[in-house]
Amino acid sequence: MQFKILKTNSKARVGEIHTEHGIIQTPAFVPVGTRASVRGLSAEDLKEIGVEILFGNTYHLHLKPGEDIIKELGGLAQFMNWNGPTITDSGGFQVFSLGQAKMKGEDGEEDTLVKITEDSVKFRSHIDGSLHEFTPEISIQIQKKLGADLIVAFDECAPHPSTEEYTRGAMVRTHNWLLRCIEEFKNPETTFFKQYFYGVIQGGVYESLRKESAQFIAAQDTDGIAIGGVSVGESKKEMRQVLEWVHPHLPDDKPRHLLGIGEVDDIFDAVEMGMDTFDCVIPTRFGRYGIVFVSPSIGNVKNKFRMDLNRTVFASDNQPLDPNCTCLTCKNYTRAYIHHLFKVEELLAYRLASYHNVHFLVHLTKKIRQSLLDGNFAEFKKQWMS
RNA sequence: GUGGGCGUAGCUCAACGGUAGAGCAUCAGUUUGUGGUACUGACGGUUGCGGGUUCGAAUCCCGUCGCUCACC
Repeated sequence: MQFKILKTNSKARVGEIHTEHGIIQTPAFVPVGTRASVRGLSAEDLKEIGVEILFGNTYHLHLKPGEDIIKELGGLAQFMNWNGPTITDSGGFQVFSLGQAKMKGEDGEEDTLVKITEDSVKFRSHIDGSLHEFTPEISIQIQKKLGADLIVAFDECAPHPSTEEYTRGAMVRTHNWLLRCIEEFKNPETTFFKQYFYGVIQGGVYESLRKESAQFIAAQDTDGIAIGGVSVGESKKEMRQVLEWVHPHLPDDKPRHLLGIGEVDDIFDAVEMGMDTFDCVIPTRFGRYGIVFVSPSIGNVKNKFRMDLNRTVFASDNQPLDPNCTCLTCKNYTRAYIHHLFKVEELLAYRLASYHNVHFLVHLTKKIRQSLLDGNFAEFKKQWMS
């Protein structure tokens, strides 16, 4: 893989990831489009915003529309008229996510949707309850057909909290599965697109496990490295701790993806701790809930840079969502109008708020990147985080 | 005009003799590799008004005001 580091600042890096569909300037925020759609936004919107890479999900796309259709139609990027770089998750997180969910089985007893063994994961579709099985090989085969530029190893994300014993088991499975993923990734018979492969570090909140996992993953022949098992309910302090434990073992020349992050403070810290890309559902999920991100001086650490548009105080507020923002929503619409749209549950509410939120995090990350290039990251961070 | 029904939290209603509850709304939180949200708190009523019966009335009785329906 072509990964170029243009500049470093302590642990932080500015770089470029070159893919078949284009170049990603890192650090980069990766909006999540689980089902080949960043909810509420079109590919044209995303281009206009300045998004450089999208995140899709193997589990969801496998269920609908199915990887064969997407392969026939030219792969994920072409299918959704995005035509830019994409990354797919392995389905590993859904194993975690569905593992928390309950469904009534044939015997009427409540059961989890997931059964994990050393060889595979069996699970029921959340859509129709049908049985499915993922092995590391199947996950990679599906991802090869989906055709994202970057694909991710099938891992097990242990819930939080989990005992050290269980977390170790999940980590060992993740390691064993990685070797199988690599074999399948290299299999020319199942290769259709030019892709790059990321291994996933697990180990929960345990220092020795994180170290062991980081060393194991770093030693394998992968193009990039992802850090998983974060943003699953652990504290922010623990999440940062994990990055510190893992960092010394990461090879400098591979891009690093932090899975499931983040919020504003998380993005600053993730970049500072040497992460290159990070995906998160927050801008679109919050966009649907009526929570929009705001920059200083309205936004601050205390309010988490969030503004809840559902509040009545905005009913006649004639200002844009964020006075400092240059996005389409902020240039054209008022808080009062979007507040109203949320109150009457108009679809446009979700769209306008999601547009702003994606723009906000993408451009925050771009500004962080520029501050690293300009050598004033510390001052920029202080402007936001003080 | 005659007869009936109804007036309980901002709204829609519950409790029908033992000193009032819910949903929605409001306010404050939560949501990090997406099951189009949900969840957790808080605030909020001298039960239209006046009188009576009763140990005790939102509840029964009388009057009054307001709304509503039917009939003439």
